[in-house]
Amino acid sequence: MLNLYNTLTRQKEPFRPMEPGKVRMYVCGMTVYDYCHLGHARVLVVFDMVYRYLLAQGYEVTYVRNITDIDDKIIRRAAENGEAIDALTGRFIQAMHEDADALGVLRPTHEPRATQHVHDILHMIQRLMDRGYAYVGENGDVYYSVSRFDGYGRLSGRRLEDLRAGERVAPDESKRDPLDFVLWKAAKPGEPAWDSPWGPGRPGWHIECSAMSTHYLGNHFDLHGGGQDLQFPHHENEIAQSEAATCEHFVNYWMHNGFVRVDEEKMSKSLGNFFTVRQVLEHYRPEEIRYFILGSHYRSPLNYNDQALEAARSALSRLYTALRGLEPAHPGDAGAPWRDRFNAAMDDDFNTPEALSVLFDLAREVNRLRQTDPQEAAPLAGCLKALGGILGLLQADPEGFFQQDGTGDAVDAAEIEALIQQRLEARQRRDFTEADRIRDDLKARGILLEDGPEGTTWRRG
RNA sequence: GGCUGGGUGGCAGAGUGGUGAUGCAGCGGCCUGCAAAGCCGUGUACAUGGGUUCGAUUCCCGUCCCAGCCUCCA
Repeated sequence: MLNLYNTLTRQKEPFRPMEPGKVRMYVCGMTVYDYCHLGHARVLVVFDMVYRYLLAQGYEVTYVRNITDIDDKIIRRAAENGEAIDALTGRFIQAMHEDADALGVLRPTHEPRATQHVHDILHMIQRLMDRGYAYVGENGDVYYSVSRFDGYGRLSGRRLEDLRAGERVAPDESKRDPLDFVLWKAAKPGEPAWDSPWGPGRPGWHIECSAMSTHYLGNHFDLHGGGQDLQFPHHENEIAQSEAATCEHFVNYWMHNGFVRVDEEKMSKSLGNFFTVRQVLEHYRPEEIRYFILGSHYRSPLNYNDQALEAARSALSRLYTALRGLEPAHPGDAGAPWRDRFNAAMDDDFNTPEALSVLFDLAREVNRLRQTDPQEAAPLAGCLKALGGILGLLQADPEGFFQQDGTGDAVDAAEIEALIQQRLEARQRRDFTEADRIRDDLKARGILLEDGPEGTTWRRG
């Protein structure tokens, strides 16, 4: 049985979906005005892992991950670029899809965009107005009145008075309470706008997630995820909006993934210490990034540096090495002990590091058996590949993985094969000086030769 | 200032009230023409001071240190 840490209760709880066999989950996606950085990659990969595991457990999952395609930063960036807003967002949505695809992230069931749901947003704001939770400020913006909502602060463990005492709450004349947040932003001249009962404007950020999650998943659903920094205020505000508008409990389980760090510091745009996915992909294979992300527990901080990515590369190489030269067979019962351990680890709040350690134990067993009994090794290799697949790993052809050009500096495969042949001939006439020269030359070019029982194989190292 | 998390062996990173993580690196051995890969073996690790306990890295309290949220942020 799956247990997961629920931010709402600050403890691990057994996961019981509202409808047996079906899970409805919503994850806050990105605001598309720039390329994905590793922080975004972590959200994508972590919740993809959750999605895959739920699917593997036999659940029918409706997975919604939104795209914020209208907000201040987008408007500003478009203006800076002299680019139309939809051109800008279209460009970065495509880039995000490319990055997500590269990282092996499955497409969610629905990927709604805020601009396509303005109708739902207006409808929800109207309900909040009707129920007295919203008001129009002096500047024409529509605000949510935080003090009207009893449970405000529950998710993030704060009390209103503590928040008001915080030194960083900026007073705003048009708000009744500095903690109130905007539902509808009145348009300034030249800004994109939609008509509304409160004048032309655009949605505030928080309301879109309430409106879209409700639209696709109903008023009350199972699982809501996102980065830790969304816990407050974004998710707190979502709860306030949705529960005030629908009079129903909003979400049963809240999950938040930890940050990616650089030099023990949060990776963020404002600090300028971020690495985009495509920057990292210039030096590392996508699967190495995915392994790097899953090598830490999703709630822990994840420190980014080259050594960490190198370590991911080594670890992944070991797993693929175990798969090498074997035709993965249907595991049957042979893999049961490892499958059980794997599932136990995943059931414990998605403990991917522990689950990976099971994969290494399994890889050792495969390596041990392949020498003595390849018949038995094949089903275990099948198990290894299948369990890896639940994490979105190990699905490539092993030789392809070792030989693919992950790090630039292409050496022609045909040339390598020719040199291997030359070396083989040298070895046959016991000219080891020549044989070693060929091997050393290739090594200098990043190609490692390995003599096995079935001949010489090569890989990029 | 308020509120959250966390400090594990050379590094990364799980976990546990009393033998095992796992990966990388190291050391010894097997295999190999030599390597590589693989296999076998190999580590007085749990910030610090108290307390609870037959026994604590694991529970409780204090201290120090780190990160995060309280403003846009994944």
